[in-house]
Amino acid sequence: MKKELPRIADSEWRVMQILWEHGPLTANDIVNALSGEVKWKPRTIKTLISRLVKKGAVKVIQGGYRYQYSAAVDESACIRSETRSFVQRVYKGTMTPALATFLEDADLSAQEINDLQEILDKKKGE
Amino acid sequence: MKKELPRIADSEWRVMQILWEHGPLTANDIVNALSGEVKWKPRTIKTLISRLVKKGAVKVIQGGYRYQYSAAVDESACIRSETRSFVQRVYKGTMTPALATFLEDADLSAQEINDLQEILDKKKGE
DNA sequence: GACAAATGACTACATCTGTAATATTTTATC
DNA sequence: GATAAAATATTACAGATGTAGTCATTTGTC
Repeated sequence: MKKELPRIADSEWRVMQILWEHGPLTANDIVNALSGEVKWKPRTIKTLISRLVKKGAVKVIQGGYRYQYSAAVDESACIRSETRSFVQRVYKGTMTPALATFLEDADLSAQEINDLQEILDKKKGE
Repeated sequence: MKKELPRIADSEWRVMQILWEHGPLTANDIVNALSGEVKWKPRTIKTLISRLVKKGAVKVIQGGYRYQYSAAVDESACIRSETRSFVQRVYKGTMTPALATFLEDADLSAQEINDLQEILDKKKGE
């Protein structure tokens, strides 16, 4: 029973990432976590949270004191879905040229290159 | 003198891709090229073209007969820019996890895997 | 308990997008 | 040249997004 992933807008990603990384948080925690990273007014962040709640991407926990918010959708699932639609749009769905471009552009350490090669080796085995 | 790239919306990408692939085209050529791929009414496609012209992503060529349209921005530049902002947003700017996800998700032929490995090998040499 | 401060709810508003319809201007045809 | 057909331009309109402000309510403080 996979649930439909709500569409997460660009700015909203910042909020989701905070929530995915640090469990449930109050609105203020989120504002604090984001301050320094972004230039939004606290109000703006509150609005983003509300919209995410309305979309079902974030759920509200009625803790005694103040609301706590936590992600209601799975991070990996969102990342994969977003990645798929990105590749679809920009690379017409053909992964390989996309990957080639990425790989060529990326500034990778030897270690990272090895990790990636390992992934490829594993795929070859399949 | 690198020009600012206009933001190209999702639907607009389809039009740009047609123009990048097949040189200058009339509005009708674009509509024909897209029919089958998308379900948009010709009007809709015309609108997308107009918006792209207004944004400066497409330029109009006054050929004697009818307008011809051609891309006014560089394809690779757009792809790179879009990729950068995507990786920034979804992967917080860190390429390697992005690549790992791509590689794991991608359905690659043995040949493609080899090609990618070659790219990695070459990078390792740098 | 009264009042200020913090929190959350509701409202705002311009721009962008998706998705076209209608109106006007060219061009082709008779 | 009048008219139809085709192309282009103008207008529409709802929902999403970026970016908040204001109003109402809850809570902490004295």
